[in-house]
Amino acid sequence: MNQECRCDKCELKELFFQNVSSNEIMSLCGSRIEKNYNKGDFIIEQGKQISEFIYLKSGLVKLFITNSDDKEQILSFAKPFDFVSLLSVFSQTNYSYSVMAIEESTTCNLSINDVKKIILSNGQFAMSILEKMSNVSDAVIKESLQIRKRNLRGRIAYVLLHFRDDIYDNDYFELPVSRKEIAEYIGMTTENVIRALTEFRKDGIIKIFGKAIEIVEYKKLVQLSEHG
Amino acid sequence: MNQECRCDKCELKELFFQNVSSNEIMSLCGSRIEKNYNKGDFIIEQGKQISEFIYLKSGLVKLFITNSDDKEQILSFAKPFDFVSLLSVFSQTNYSYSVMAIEESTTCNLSINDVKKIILSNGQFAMSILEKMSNVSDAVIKESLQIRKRNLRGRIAYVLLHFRDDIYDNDYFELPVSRKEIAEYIGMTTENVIRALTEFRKDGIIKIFGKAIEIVEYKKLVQLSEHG
DNA sequence: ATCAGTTTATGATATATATCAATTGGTCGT
DNA sequence: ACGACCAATTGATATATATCATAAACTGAT
Repeated sequence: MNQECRCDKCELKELFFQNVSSNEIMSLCGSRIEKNYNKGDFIIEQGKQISEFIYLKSGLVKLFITNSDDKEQILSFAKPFDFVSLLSVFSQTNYSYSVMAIEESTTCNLSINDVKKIILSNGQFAMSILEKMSNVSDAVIKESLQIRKRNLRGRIAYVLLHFRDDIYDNDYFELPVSRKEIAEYIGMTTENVIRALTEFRKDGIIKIFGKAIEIVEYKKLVQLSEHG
Repeated sequence: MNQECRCDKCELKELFFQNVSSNEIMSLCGSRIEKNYNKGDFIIEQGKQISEFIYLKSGLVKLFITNSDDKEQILSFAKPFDFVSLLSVFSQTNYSYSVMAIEESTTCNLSINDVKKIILSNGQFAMSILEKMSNVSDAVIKESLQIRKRNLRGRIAYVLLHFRDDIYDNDYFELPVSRKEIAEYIGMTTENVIRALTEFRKDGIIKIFGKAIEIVEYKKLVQLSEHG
């Protein structure tokens, strides 16, 4: 019926639109915009008005806030399935954080007002959004606590395992972020991130080829992540 | 009509039930249970099944998770108006954190299934819950970032200002938590929390009478909170 | 091809924080 | 009143992390 939502790989449709009537889908699909971003492009800029409901179709992004002194704190890395604009989209009028593509990314953007209309008229859809949002914020909060309880080496191990297990599912991967960004994520200095990586390399736990990482001793990394 | 929801001071009713029909209110009020807790009582225990939607009517609580090594990490202190069970209530079947009263507290507990039914049937109610939840998780996330970017003294200043501004609205107040709990909240050791407080006292910024704190130099505290 | 700027890297040192030890005072239960 | 346990405190010391300086490798723009 509606050409515009015939995206083969759109999990958004599969996940949430099961319970939305075709009328409602039609109205959403009419205003739907797909956008492509290159590495380094802003998807969301802190402070800007929230007018869209943004779903990450492909790629990888970082969520971060910029402090008064221009320093950045990275909250989380988000991959497809995640609603990158979900955190404050229903409570604020302006974004309190930025989202930037760290790999080539595609988003599907819906008008926030259209989404709100459907929430108001469709309880099942509202519940799905509520569950998804609850999941996303839960994950961000837990992530932050997990990082906080570790020391430098534990944090680095945790980050490497995060990329290994949750993002690339492979012992060999290209780090999509700089050492500086890892530092901004775990709340330590760039130098110490580098030192910890070097240490892991010297201990034979990982191999480093510039941005590429190979995890050699997975179990040791798990151990480091668990006990400093 | 329904005696049981005639709680004079129930902001829950005022805030959210404006848009709920009296039928729906009736059904909720029928199953509503009010509970009292003393300081130190568990309101929610990590790992237990989620069966209730819990609203804090009065008092003060702490949200925390207990790690495998029995150490606690405090996420946040919540005061009335906050939905203490809100964080994972719609995404998980079991609580991933605990909530404990740190002052005498009263909660109003509704069956989670009743609340879900209303969400399904009432879009405006769903939207209100969504907004509230978005606000709560936003606040917890921002709090965590705020703490993370400060050093010891900055964190202590931040905590004192939090109690001063957000909880007691008074330069003189009784700390509802131990030094150890402050440490668990800001992610530093108890000894260093004490040392920082002592330092502030020696510098004439605060006065300490056991658990009671008097803020003498508010501006210096703000300065410390902003620039280490 | 070159320059400027950034990223990665390493070392020396300063600083912040944790750990360990010891003391005091309070609280709880018996 | 007693002992057992915690909370708060302070000092000495160890450890972890940040800061500062330097340099090589890389990146992008002209």
